[in-house]
Amino acid sequence: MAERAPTIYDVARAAGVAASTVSRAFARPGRVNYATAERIRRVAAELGYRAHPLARELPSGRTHMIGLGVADIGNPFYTEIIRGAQDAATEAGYTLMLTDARESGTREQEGLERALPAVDGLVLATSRMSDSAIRALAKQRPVVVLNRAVADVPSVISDNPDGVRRAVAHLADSGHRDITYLAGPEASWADGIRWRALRELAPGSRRLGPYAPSVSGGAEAAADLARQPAGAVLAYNDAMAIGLIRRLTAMGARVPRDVSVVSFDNIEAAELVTPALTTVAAPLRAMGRTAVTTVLAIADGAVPRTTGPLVLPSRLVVRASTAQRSRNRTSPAWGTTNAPGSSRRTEAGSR
Amino acid sequence: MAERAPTIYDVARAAGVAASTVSRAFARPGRVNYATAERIRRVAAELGYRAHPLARELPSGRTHMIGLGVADIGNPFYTEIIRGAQDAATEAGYTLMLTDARESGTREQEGLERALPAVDGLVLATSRMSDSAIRALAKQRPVVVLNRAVADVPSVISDNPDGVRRAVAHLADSGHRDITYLAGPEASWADGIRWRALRELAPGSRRLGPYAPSVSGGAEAAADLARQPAGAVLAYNDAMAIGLIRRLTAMGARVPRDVSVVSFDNIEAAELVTPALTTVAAPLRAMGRTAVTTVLAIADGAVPRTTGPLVLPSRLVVRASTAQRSRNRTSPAWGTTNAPGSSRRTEAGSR
DNA sequence: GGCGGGACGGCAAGCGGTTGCCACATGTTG
DNA sequence: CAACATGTGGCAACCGCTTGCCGTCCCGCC
Repeated sequence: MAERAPTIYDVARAAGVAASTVSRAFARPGRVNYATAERIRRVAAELGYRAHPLARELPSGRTHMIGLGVADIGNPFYTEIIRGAQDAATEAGYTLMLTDARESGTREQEGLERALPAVDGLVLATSRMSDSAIRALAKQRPVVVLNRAVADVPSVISDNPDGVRRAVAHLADSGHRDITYLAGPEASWADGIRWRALRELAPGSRRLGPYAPSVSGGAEAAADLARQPAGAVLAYNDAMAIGLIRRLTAMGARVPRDVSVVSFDNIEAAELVTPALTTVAAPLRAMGRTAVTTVLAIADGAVPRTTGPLVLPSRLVVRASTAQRSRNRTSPAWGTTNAPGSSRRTEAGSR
Repeated sequence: MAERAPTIYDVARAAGVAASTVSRAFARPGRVNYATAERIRRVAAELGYRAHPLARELPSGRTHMIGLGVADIGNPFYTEIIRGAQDAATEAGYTLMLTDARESGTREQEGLERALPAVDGLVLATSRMSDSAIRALAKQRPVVVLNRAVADVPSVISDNPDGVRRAVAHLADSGHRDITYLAGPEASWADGIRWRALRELAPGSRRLGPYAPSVSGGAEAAADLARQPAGAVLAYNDAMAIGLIRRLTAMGARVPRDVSVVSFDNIEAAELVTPALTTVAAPLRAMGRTAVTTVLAIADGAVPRTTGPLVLPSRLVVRASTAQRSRNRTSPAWGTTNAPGSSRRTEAGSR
């Protein structure tokens, strides 16, 4: 294994030039006579020379890596963000370094601090860390937060209030006025924003939770919902909506006939479950990409915009989990009985 | 930003010792007088000193990073592998560097070659690269392949033949003898193994495909299947099974009453769709973990076992996509009509 | 009292690149 | 023909940390 890779010195000796010339032949085209450079390149190729990235980066201090912290790799919400971020990083000649927090604030902080000195910048996607902890990181390296606004730290978010507005409008079209919000993690910035927007747009709304932002969290919510039935639910994310609907269905409620459900994120499974979810889709890919380009720009000396977060538009994907409000909502059949409900065929979602 | 981080020299000056002493105070406890070390640690903490990882690694030649190449981060199949790998890496004090190939062999090779000089070892999960290309990589760095056997390269795989055996046995229990295999990517090693195992265990089996290992690939397969109906299907992976079932249902077939479907991987969505999938589950987490520990062992000088791949057991998770063979299979109602079929309630899966 | 040896700290040589500065050769200009 | 600009290559000093080797000091023992 690893015969010790050839270095510029090996190449230099073989080509009969100085090491610095070899270095320049690669790093500074034009600085070196074309014929010489060509010869060096040939010799280097023969020797199978590749610049040692660590060594290259030591003098410049730049590692050409940017860190991306996510709360949970398994959460499909992040996959598009990761893709977008990776695209942008690759295009800029950077490598992405993923840090998985596994939904734990301390693990997140630990992992990030470990990665910090090795990266030129950091993108924090849905961080569970405190604002001040994030600011502390931002003092050491360029940081961009995603899906969250932190004072004095540049951030990229989707238009949550607008998403809520679309959801509310869609539900209102179907006759739903009072909406029950199923809250996600308290540490989630998006959670707060969404609830605030909802309360403003639909003052009759109420809030349940918080629940874990997962299928089981949604199932838990179903139990609470049974005690205080509702015709329309806005769930913190798709996973919760899925859990909610499953449990509700098991309890005998029919979705969407008895309860309309709208959630957030538009993960892949949203289209696969029955009924397919009506959900607010954030421009995940674009957000990941934007976050990385922003971090890179700051690392290159750009002055971060201080005029608040960069807001990208979201859209509502209407599928089968929402429907016209049923007439007789006075005494819901579910929550008391246990009869199996019917389910509804999946319909194709938008794009 | 980044006031230039303090170095050992800064710490050394502040503590009134030589830089080498600072270095040893951290790296070689005991080598330095306890009181001195304590003082150095205190001063370092005050200054906010953190060892620059690049600089630390240059002399030793070890980067303390290990690369993990996956075909597609978005594929839920990899998330458990990633978790297992990350666990093992973190425990050993290593950082994981993910490389996403996006299902493209050339992109994979490119990304891997870029990462290669920066890592101490490489884990290739379901690589689409050729055996010889992998062997070439393995000559430069410790490499372990996952879900695939490559001669002369250590590998970790799940027991595919045993998985197929369990699937076949389960289907046989329900009266299914002839099984249609829905093939995945031709470059997939697992695909070949599975088909071979199936043909051996159930000689009456037939093979359709190859299809893309995705929901849409499964939908495509449904069209072919309609032309040559079958009572039992073994699909290359869960995503294909989901696509297959959706399209089949849309065409009027009832799953599992008309067609039983078994697939591979047991991704999260397998439990969420309707009907929930009966699927062969590989010990993904353990595989990721094992692959990393193996790579690390080799990097530490262990001699890789040459007696073939490390095989981890798989198991069958029985859910709702399989059922007793229906009696009158002579003229299937589906494939010709277009009537909507009924769907079936989801049932809890085993774990 | 002399001496061997262990504990501890410092010196300096790398690790593999990058880069400022200089030297030299050649070409250009007045 | 001198003065000077330009092109091209080499020298050597880093970047921040590790580590082999050496010197000093102190202790214990004969």
